[in-house]
Parts: sequence; structure tokens; C-alpha cells
Amino acid sequence: MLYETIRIFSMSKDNVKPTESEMEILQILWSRNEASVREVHEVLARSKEAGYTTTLKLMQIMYEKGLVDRDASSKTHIYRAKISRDQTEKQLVSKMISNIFNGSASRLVMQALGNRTASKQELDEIRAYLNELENKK
Amino acid sequence: MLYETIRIFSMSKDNVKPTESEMEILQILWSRNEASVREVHEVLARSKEAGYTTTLKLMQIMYEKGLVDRDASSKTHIYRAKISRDQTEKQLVSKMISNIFNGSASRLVMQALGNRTASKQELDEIRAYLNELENKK
DNA sequence: ACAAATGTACGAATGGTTTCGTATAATCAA
DNA sequence: TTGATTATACGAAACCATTCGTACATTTGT
Repeated sequence: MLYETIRIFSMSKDNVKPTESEMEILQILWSRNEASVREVHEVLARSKEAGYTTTLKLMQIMYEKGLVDRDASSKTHIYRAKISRDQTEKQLVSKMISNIFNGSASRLVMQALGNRTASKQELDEIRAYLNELENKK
Repeated sequence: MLYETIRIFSMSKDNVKPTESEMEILQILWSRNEASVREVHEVLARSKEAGYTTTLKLMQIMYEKGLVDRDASSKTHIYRAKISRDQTEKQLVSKMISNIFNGSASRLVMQALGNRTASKQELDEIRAYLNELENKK
């Protein structure tokens, strides 16, 4: 008998973990939907020292990795994030919960809140969210 | 006039960011307070492939970095974490909030909860914690 | 038309983490 | 006592992310 594994869609990028620099770039792409290397670079340059070709190279690598898509039809390539913000956040948080907090989401939540001064509004939002969660069950 | 910066205590390790492998080892040290390389290695080996000398080397480097202390009075050195679990967690969470969640703790909290199924008990714990936080103001 | 500006491609250096082999010292057990 | 076992020390390789210089192509302004 012959067994075969078939992946209908392109290999899912679910286990790809963007590096820190890649995350910085993804943040920018997510916030403005699409951008050229120059645009990304200019945003980055506001908060850190970096050469233009460094940013370019990073984005090229991200393209090879499948983290971003690009339109290369004109001289200036236009990039878009290929992985979703929500998915990526979920993954990172999930990783942190299992690696650092022994699988306890609430321990993470408490660290997150205990630390910084969350405003009353924020606390209320969270409460509302908790209720919502509970009702869904 | 002469100015001089004096650090009364040993240079604080507040900005040290342990690597992933280092975090794995720290978890073990935190959970059992102290351990030999062998002990740490045996725990690690349960969940991943790794040579003994690899673990040894990592722990030696952690010692050089000041992440751990060790008692070298007998042949088998005994290691202890030198940085606190709480501090380290705070730092990592804090970093995640600012890098990934644009400084919004509540966005992290919601990701953390939305993802996995937190039990009713967990949700209640968090609610209690929220109230506590609010009263302290 | 053509020089300047702007863009991509790409190789290579750098710096850090992780892995492992080997040397050597200390301890243990027969 | 001496061979086997269990340690540490340490150098070097492998790997990966990041940075940058340089070559070359395209576009733009005069």
C-alpha cells in the first residue's frame, strides 16, 4: 500500500518565528498595509540607527522566508505582510505562556497587569472581555 | 571639577536578556532552587536532544554573564539562579508589550486569554486581581 | 542625452548562540 | 592501587541574524 502526504495549500507558515528586526518591519507593514523599502526604512530610522541597505536586505530575506509579499512590477518594490498580525501575536503569546509561564495564561496576565499602571479604562475593558469569554461557554 | 559615576552595588543585571536556552535552564534552577549540571541536563534531556557538554558550556557561560551563581567547593558544582524569576518575567512581558502590543497591556491580556481556554477559575482569579489593582489606587 | 539620484542584488564581515570533541582532573569501586 | 566513571575547562565549528560595501539597473531632472 502506498501512503502519501498531500498539502493542499502552500506549506503553512505557522511555525515561522520572525526575528526581532523582522518584527519591527512587520509592525510597520501591518500599520500601513503596504510600503516600499524606503518608507519602511524612514520609519525605522526615526527610532534607530540603520543603513538603508540593511533594511533592504532584511526585507529581501523576509521575502525569501515568505513573511512578506512584494509587487516588483515597478522599480520600487512594494511590500506587504504575508502573515497576519493576529496570528503572529497569538503565536508569540502562546509561546511565551508555555515557555515562561508553565502554560498558565493567567500568570502571564497578572504579570502584564501587575507591572505597569493600567488605566481604569483598560481594566474595565478587560473585565468586559472576561465576561464576554465566560458567556460564550 | 571632577565628576564620577559610582555604582554602589554590583552592576545591576536589569537589562540582561537571557537567550532561549538560558531561559530553559533558568526555569529548572528556579523550580528546584539549586542543581548540578547533571541534574539540569537530565531535565532538559526529557524534552529535547542535547549533549551533556552542551548544557555544561551553557551554564558556564551563564556564570560568566552573571545569570547564575555556583558553589565550586566540591567536584560537582552546584548552580543557582542569580536573577529573580519575577524580575525576569516582568522584563520579558514588558518588552513584549512595548515591542509587539504598542505599549498596551490590555491588548496583550486579551491575546493571552482569547487564544487558549482559560478555566472559569482562572477567569475569576483574574477578576479578583483586577479589583485588587483598582482598590490600591 | 546624460549626470545624479534612487533603486535592487548580492557577497562578505561581524557578532552572538549553540553544539560538540577532546584534554584533563577528581572520585569511586573492585 | 588502578581502571572506570563522572566532572570541568576550553577551543573550535556550525549556525543564524544583522550590517554594510559595492556593483549594477532604472528613473528623473536639466
